[in-house]
Order: sequence, then structure tokens, then C-alpha cells
Amino acid sequence: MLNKNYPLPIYYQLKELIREKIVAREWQPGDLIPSERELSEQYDISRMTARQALTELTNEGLLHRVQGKGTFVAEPKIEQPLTRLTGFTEDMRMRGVQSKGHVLRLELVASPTLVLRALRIMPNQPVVLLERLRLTGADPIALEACYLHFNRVQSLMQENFEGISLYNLLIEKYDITPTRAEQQVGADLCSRREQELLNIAKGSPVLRNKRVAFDQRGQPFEYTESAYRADRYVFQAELVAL
Amino acid sequence: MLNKNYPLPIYYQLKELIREKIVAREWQPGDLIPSERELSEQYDISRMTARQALTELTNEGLLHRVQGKGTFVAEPKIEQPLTRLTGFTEDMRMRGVQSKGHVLRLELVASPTLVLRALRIMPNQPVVLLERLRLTGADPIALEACYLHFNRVQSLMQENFEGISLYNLLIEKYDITPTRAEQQVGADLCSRREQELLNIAKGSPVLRNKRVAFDQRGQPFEYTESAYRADRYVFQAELVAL
DNA sequence: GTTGATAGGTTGTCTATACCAGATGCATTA
DNA sequence: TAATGCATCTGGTATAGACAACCTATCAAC
Repeated sequence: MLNKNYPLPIYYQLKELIREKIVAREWQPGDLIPSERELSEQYDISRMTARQALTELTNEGLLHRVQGKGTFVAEPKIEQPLTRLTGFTEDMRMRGVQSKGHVLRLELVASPTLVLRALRIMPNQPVVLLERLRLTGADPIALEACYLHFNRVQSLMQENFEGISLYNLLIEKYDITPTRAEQQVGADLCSRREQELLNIAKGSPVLRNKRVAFDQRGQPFEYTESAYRADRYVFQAELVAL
Repeated sequence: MLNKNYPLPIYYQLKELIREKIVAREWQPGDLIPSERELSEQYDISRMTARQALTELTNEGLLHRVQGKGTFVAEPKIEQPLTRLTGFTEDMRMRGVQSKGHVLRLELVASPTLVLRALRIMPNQPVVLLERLRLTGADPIALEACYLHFNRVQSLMQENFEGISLYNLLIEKYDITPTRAEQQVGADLCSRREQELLNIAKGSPVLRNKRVAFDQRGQPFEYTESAYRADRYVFQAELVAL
């Protein structure tokens, strides 16, 4: 299970292994997970190493520790997730939910004015449109249209997005590190197309999301419009006073 | 400096000791603080113990570690402000819009369980319900139900809220400074009552907003549910990577 | 039946040690 | 001069062991 010669730290491997079990619902909210000593014996590692994995997952809100009793899978609570900049995949993963993506369109398009302005590019410059249906399990959650500047992601059309995080891809292959984003969240009724793809009733409400994301150099690289099923998703925000 | 027989853990004492130095500006943003090994020698504790203090302070964002270089006092986060915590009045002012509020209800009520939990108060303790219709000009924008712990705002019932900011009132008269809040934003169809008060068509979408706000001492003081007209309002958020 | 002690589980804290990995300055070398 | 390598700082990871604090079930004493 754990590879001690791996470039990744043992505690990190264990951490992700546990996260997987939670995401896959093998361990469900409220469940008591193996004790620190059990984990250390099972994987032949020190208790402190196992403990580091549990500590970090506890800080992330996925686990809940009670002295004298044990460590439990946290209820999918609303406390931790702030407004981190993540893609859908990471967002769902952090909430302890397994997600998939199904690509509907991946093509070069003439960029709409809205996109031009958001990405600060000139007219006639092509953009890549990546449209995906987002699901958890078999349930569609959101319809997402993502526009990227073609010049910056030329080989993107050859990628396979099924089950892959776009943001990870951008970081690893295109030297684009998402750093901050501006987002607008509004409510609306679903369109005909959304109704069918999201498998919801006519006249159902959706959360409409518009996002411009910026890279490490402050350049906008992504403009995304999403429609989330209102019955399956709420947007979480942490507000701070200045 | 550190008392090993104290009821408080050593790492915690050290943590607070370091926090004091930072708060008192003895160690300033950007400063290199003593290394883990230096701390462990200076206070005659194990390096791992000193490390635990630094780790937690790093997680809290007060310190910044760089492998090979050392541990630094973090810069007072500039890009931290995700979304500003403001009341409706300030929110609208930021958007350059004049707003009004029309009080529909201001009364003592038995607190619903949801409110109890959010405000962390015991059952049977009364809460104040302040329900207001928010308008810009003559147009209704939102319906807002705000719950406050009665014990903390005893004389609130005598206040006049027409055109006054609740948050300003709390700051000036009740020693409650809104500091941060957790908010959920979802979409829904309007209820019958909302339809009439907001002057919208039947089956119109609304943005549903739930907020728990905390004061300068970390105590929750407000739980608010709002319904915003989807055609007049979008929620703005700034997302940052961590 | 109620109370109380206890045994054995859990996480929490702390120590001492070791080695790895990144950063840096300096002496050595080409 | 420029490059190389090494010593020695730094934080990062991992181990093994000890005891404290806390929780629960069980069993004995009242």
C-alpha cells in the first residue's frame, strides 16, 4: 500500500489513502476509523507518522478526533471549506465527494466579446472552449463552459479530460498556476438544455457562476460559466472584515 | 519563561509566547525568527515540541517557513481578504447604490434549532428576530431575517432601523465588531410570501443566503437568512489559492 | 440497584535521535 | 575568472518509546 522509497512522504501517502477511502464512501461520516496504533502497525510505520496524516486531515475538516475515544470521519460539514481557488474536481474532493467530468465539447471557437474582455485578448484570437458535464457518482451536478486562450494551451485539444483535473494539467504542462479568481454567483432558472443535461424539472433553479481566474503573473487565463443544480450545491464563502 | 509543570502544554505556552512577540511588534513581518534548534536549546525543550508550536502558528498564517533558510514572521496578508464582511447597507454602498430598509418584524421569538446551533446558545434563551425588506430606491431587492442573541442586544427593540445600518449600531452601542462570517449561497424558487414582498413573478428564482457572523472575540452573534431577487443581485467573491 | 474502582482502550504531549533536502558561503579547482 | 565541491546552516520526515489525560465497559462492594 505505502511505498517507503517513494519520492512522496509516507505520511502524505497515508493521508491521501485515507482521503480516498472517505471520498469513495468506504468510510462514511460518523464512522470510527482505525486507531493511530492500528494504522502504525498495519502499515508498519511509526505512530507519529500516522498521526501526522491524521492531524492534517483533521485540520482540513475531514476527520474529527475525540481523546479517549478515537478518530471519526467528520460529517460533511460546512465549517472548513472557505473560498479556496480550486477547480471543480478539487472542490468536490475537499468536500469528501468523488466527482467525474464528461466532456461535451472541446473545440476552437471565435471568442465571444465577454470572453475577450475577461481574458484581455484581441479579437480574432482563438480560444478553446471546453464544455463539461460534472457529476458525482451518476448524478449530474453542473454544466460548465470553460474558455482558455488558445495561444497558451496549444496542445490542450489532445488531452483526455475524463476524470482529470484541468487545473492540475495547467500547472504541470502549461506553467499556469491558478493564483486568484474573481467570481460572481447568481440565481436563475435553468435553460432547456440545462434542464435535460442536468436531469432536473422544467423551471428548476440553478446557481449561475462566472469566474475569471488569474495565473501567477496576474494574467487572466480562464473564463468559466457554470450552472449548478440548486438542489445539490451551495457556494460556501468566508467573509472577513477589513 | 516556560513552565513545564503548568497545566498548559509546553508547545502551547511557546506558541502563545511567540504570538505575543509578533503582536507586540518585537518580531516584525519579514523578520527571521530563531531556528527550531535554537528555540529548543533556549527553552530546554525537544526540537519536536518547538516545532509543534511553529507548525500551528504557520497554519494560522502568522509564520512562514522556508526549508534551508528559516522561519519568518508572515507579512500581514494583503491578498487575504476574500470577500468583505459587510452588512447590506455597506454592501450596496460599495456598489454605489443607495439603499433603504423597511422593518417588517422586530420581536422576541423562541429560537429555532438552527439558530440555537449557529449562535451557540442554550434552548429557552430568547433571540431577537429582525425582519427587513431591503430596497434600492423603490425597488425591493431582498428579504432578510436576522436573528440576534437577546442577552447581547437587550435594548435593540427600541432602535429605529429605517435607513440605519445594523452593523454600525452593533459596533457603536453594543461592543460587537463584526469580524468574520461564514456564508452559504444557494439558489431556490421564491416562496409565496417572497413573491409578494419582492414584487416578482411566481416561480422566480432567488439567491438564498445563510450567514453566521462572528464578533471580535470569535463569538457568533448573528444568524441571517436572506432571499435576494436573482434579477437584481449577484454575489461577488474573490478566491485565492493557498 | 447504585456506586466505585479498575483495566484497557483511545488521543495528547514530550523526548531523543537520525537522516533527508534545500540554501548558502567559502575554499578548492579547472 | 568561473565552476565545483564541501561544510554547515536551515526546515522536513521518520522512528521508538514514555507517560498523561480521557473514555468506556466490566466487575466488585455497598
